[in-house]
Amino acid sequence: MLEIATIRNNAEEVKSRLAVKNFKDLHLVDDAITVDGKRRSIQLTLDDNLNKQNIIAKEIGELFKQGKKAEAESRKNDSASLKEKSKELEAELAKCEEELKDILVRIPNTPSKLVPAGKTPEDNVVVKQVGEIPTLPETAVPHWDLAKKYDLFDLELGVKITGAGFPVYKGKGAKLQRALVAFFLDHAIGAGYLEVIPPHMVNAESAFGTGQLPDKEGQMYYIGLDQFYMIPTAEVPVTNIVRDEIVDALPKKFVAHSPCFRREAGSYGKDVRGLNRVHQFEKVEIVQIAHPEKSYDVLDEMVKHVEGLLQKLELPYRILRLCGGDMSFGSALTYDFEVYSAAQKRWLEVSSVSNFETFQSNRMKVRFRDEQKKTRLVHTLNGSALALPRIVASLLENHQTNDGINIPTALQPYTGYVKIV
RNA sequence: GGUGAGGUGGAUGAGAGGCUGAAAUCAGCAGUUUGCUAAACUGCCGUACUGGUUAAACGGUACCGAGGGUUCGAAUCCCUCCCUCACCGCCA
Repeated sequence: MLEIATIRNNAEEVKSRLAVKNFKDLHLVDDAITVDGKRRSIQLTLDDNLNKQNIIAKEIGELFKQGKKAEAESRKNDSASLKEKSKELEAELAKCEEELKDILVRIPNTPSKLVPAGKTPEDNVVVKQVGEIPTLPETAVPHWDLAKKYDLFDLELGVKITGAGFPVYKGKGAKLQRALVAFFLDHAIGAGYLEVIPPHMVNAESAFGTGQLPDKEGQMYYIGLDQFYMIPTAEVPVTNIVRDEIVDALPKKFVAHSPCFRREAGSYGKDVRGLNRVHQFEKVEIVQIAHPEKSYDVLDEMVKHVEGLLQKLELPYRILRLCGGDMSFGSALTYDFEVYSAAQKRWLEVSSVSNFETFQSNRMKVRFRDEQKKTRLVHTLNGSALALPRIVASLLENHQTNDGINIPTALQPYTGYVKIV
């Protein structure tokens, strides 16, 4: 949610930036300013009214103390009409505030100046590409076939237990999950992140705070009986750690491993084969709460962190700077990481690292005190480091040989085996 | 699930219709003193909206878990809800 002051002071700038995101309802910017103006004028009269009431109340108190009962009684009448008016104004004000919030909530975050214009994933900019695209043996197969051959995970079994998109990992496949999680966590902890294990369900306030609500409820599983949402990413509970706080030391760095639950309504075809897109998966997420002037350095640091992981896993990867049209609603700048899946011969997204600037902190009221002791909104950032399924897919595919699948050296201490045979 | 107690500023904790945006203490910040550290002393020290100003100063309003109500006036009285704690029951 953009700050109303920002909109008020830089309306044209905001609009031209939103255009980069291909945002069509630019009139919402003007609407916000109009409603905000109305809101302020109502508040002004209301405050003035209440002030008069307060003065009268004090006077009556004085009169009673002096024993001037009759005078006090007559003074009471003066308050009645003011009080009625205040009630009306309060109702109007509440309506205005609600209206304003409804508008603000529909305006996406303004993209940073680095964001390229564009509409589709084709318009994303490849910032860099690292690693050799492997040439696989003739007999090479996609990961879902490898899973069958080596009994690593079972999608049909998941269908029986739950439904499509809920894999059951087995044996070395299960151990591989655990190994990757531990590997990712250890690296993040080594980089100064505080490990947390958050709840895997959140309430509506938390889902609103990071921007999942009000618009994206269709993407989350919902527990109606208790009004909880299954987390689509640890970003949601972890970022909400600081909700409604004035934080002292910046940056704050959190890392969390969690399962992620996504309904993925509308997905189909080759995109959902094997582990390419599933409803439940494991992910390690890094989150930083940063000083506004340092958040882009923090973003770079997080990008470097993710790169380091991919290099250690010996996977060819590329980094994309997302264009305006492909970015999420709340992000100001996003880098996507893709690894090459050699048997499928395609790039798979394994991480998305974003700076939300004040978009989330404004919703969550996360502030810090600046040098002048003024409270200011922090910047929030998060990124996957990393999401498991597609890492597993490319790991299996890229490192397959005729007599098994090799495990990267860095991962071997965690898997306890060097090869899947 | 049942019963009881309670939710006040960063923390502890007072207040029980007007003198309370809120005592006191601790923590924090600034300064004075002091061989160093420590201690002592002085001052400051909630948030949001808003008026005002180049910026401040200064001013208004709201907020004592949330939402309603009573009253000229509510942290304080009444109602509803939420949450926390304790004990019992159930249970990993």
